[in-house]
Amino acid sequence: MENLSVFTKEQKQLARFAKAMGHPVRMYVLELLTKQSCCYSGDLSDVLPIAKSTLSQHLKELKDVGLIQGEIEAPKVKYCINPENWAKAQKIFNQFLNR
Amino acid sequence: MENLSVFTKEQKQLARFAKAMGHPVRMYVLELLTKQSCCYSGDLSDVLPIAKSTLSQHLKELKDVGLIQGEIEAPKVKYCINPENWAKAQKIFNQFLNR
DNA sequence: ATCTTTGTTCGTAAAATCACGAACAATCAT
DNA sequence: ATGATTGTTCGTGATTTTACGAACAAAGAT
Repeated sequence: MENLSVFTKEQKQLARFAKAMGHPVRMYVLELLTKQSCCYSGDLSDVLPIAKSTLSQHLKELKDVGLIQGEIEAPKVKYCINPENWAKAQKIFNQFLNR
Repeated sequence: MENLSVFTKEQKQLARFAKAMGHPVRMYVLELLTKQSCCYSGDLSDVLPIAKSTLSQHLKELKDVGLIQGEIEAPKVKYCINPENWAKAQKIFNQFLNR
C-alpha cells in the first residue's frame, strides 16, 4: 500500500519526518539541538526519565530519518542536527503549513 | 513517564500533532483539506488504496487530535480543517522550525 | 593488563498502530 | 415499509513502537 502512487514523494517524506517528531522525547531532543547546536547523549540521559537504552533507540530513530547526526568523541557521542536534512524538513513543513 | 515535568506542554502538543501527521494517508488528507477547504469521506475513499473502515480510523485520529472536524451532511460526512487548532499547529510548528 | 566510563545492541514484553471484512446505524429514495 | 447509499464501529490479526535490563564494545585512565 505504502508505495502506491497516490502519495507524492513529499507527502511520504513529510510523514516520515512527522513520525520521527511524534514522541515527546524525540521532540525534546530536536528542540534542544536546534537551540544549542550540539549535545552529548549523557546530558540527555541525566535529564530524561528513561533508560539509556531507550534513549539510544530514540536517537537512532532520529538518525535513521536523517534529522540528527552523531559523531564519536570517545567515549562519548556528540549529537547535532543534520543541517541538510533539517533544512529540507524546514522547507517542506513550511510549504505544507503556510500556504 | 509521559507526564513527568521534563517536557513542556508545547513539546507534548507538538509531538501529538506530529504523530497525527506521521502517516501518508493522514498527511494526504491534511494537505488536501488545506488546499480545498472541505471534502467528503467518499472522495478520499475513491482515491486512497485502503478500506473504508481504515480510512475512517485515520480520520478519527485526525479528529481526536483536533486537526480536522467532521460535519454530518446525511448520508455523507463533510470534513474540514479545524481552524483554531490548525492555527495553533501552524504557530507552534513555525516556532519550532524557524528559530 | 585491568578497570571505568559511555553508549549501543540484544532479548524480551506490553501496548499501540494499521489494516481488513462483517455488522451496524442513519438517512434518503422508492 | 424496503432498499440503497454512506460511514462508523466491532472484532480480529499482523506488525510496529515503546520500554526495560543485561550483555557487549570501545576508548581512556590507572
